[in-house]
Amino acid sequence: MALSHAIMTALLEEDLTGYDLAKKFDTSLGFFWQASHQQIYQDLKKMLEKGWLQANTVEQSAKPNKNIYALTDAGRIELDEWVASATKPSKVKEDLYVKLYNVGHSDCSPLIDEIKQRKASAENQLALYRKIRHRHYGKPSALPATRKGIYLALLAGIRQQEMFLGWCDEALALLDGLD
Amino acid sequence: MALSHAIMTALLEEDLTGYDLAKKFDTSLGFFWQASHQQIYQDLKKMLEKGWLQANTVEQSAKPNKNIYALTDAGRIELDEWVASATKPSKVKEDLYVKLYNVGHSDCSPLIDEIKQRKASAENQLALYRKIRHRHYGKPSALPATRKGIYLALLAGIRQQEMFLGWCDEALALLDGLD
DNA sequence: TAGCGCATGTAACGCGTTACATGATTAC
DNA sequence: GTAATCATGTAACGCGTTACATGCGCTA
Repeated sequence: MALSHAIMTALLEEDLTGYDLAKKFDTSLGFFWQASHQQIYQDLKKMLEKGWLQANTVEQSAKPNKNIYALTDAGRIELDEWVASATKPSKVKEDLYVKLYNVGHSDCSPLIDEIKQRKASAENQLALYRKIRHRHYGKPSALPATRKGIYLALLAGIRQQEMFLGWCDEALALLDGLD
Repeated sequence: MALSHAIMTALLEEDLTGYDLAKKFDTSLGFFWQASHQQIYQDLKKMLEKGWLQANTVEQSAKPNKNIYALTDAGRIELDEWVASATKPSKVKEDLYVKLYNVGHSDCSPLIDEIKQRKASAENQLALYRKIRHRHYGKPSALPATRKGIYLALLAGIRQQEMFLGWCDEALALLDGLD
């Protein structure tokens, strides 16, 4: 299960609650691995049982108590082993490309609209990534080791979006006036 | 469930058995949507119940009987509706980028090796895509409508691999001598 | 004679999504 | 007064993976 490892990765820098983790999976780390809070809470439970994490409970009045999770030594070892092990590239599941196989059999104007929509959201995502790069990752070669990896993940996100935008334009040009 | 729709897409051009479908999901359509034979047989059963497909049984001696599946009118309608409906981009789940967040906390030489491996398989995949383009999709604008969509899917695959190869080189350059 | 291709399936399990549930505080 | 934020969970269901199972014909 790789979600566990993504959670442990998030706990490398700081201890967090389930709630904080869910937020983190909505932003930074979440650009590359998505998870809902329901999934996270379930997984945290399992990881406690396995001894990969420990929980410190903070009593709060007027709010549910917080459980702040931290990596244990066993968790660190498990995480290191995962990083060192080769994992398979994830399976591709992209509806949009499957839909393209229907061009010529179905009306394709809704498909053109969908490409336009995806293009617009790719533009937003790209703008966000570029902003982050600009703010935090000015000179890549001068970054400390702990930031270089994160920079490279960000760069992959940027390139991905740029590539997709280029493809969208080409697709729209070829499909234009086809329906 | 989008697997059903991917299967119906595969049946647009020709009627196929479960076995044939499984093979198709290992190649062409399978570049963009992967599925195992177990999944496919389960799904075919459900689709029959829904009336999206019909099965013609071909008796064979010395081999199990074949069930050849064909789209019904109800299936065509369902497929068209799916193509016309906007679906969410699929969730990103990419271990490699999560692992990058561990650079500086873990030994990163296995990670460098993994990037090299992925680079090699991206090169193979790219070579395959280019071969297909060269053989079957010479002049995109001259293609019949039914081939244009498939060409665009192929093009997305090509760009994806090219982009990834560029990223690998940049990543390897930045990580070189870091461990 | 061992392994691959053809052709079909079942069963168990784990991962992921959706819906449901609580309840106080703060900001508009 | 309405919605968002904080903070935690349960339950049902569906999708996906892995392992297991059968059995003939062909080729190396």
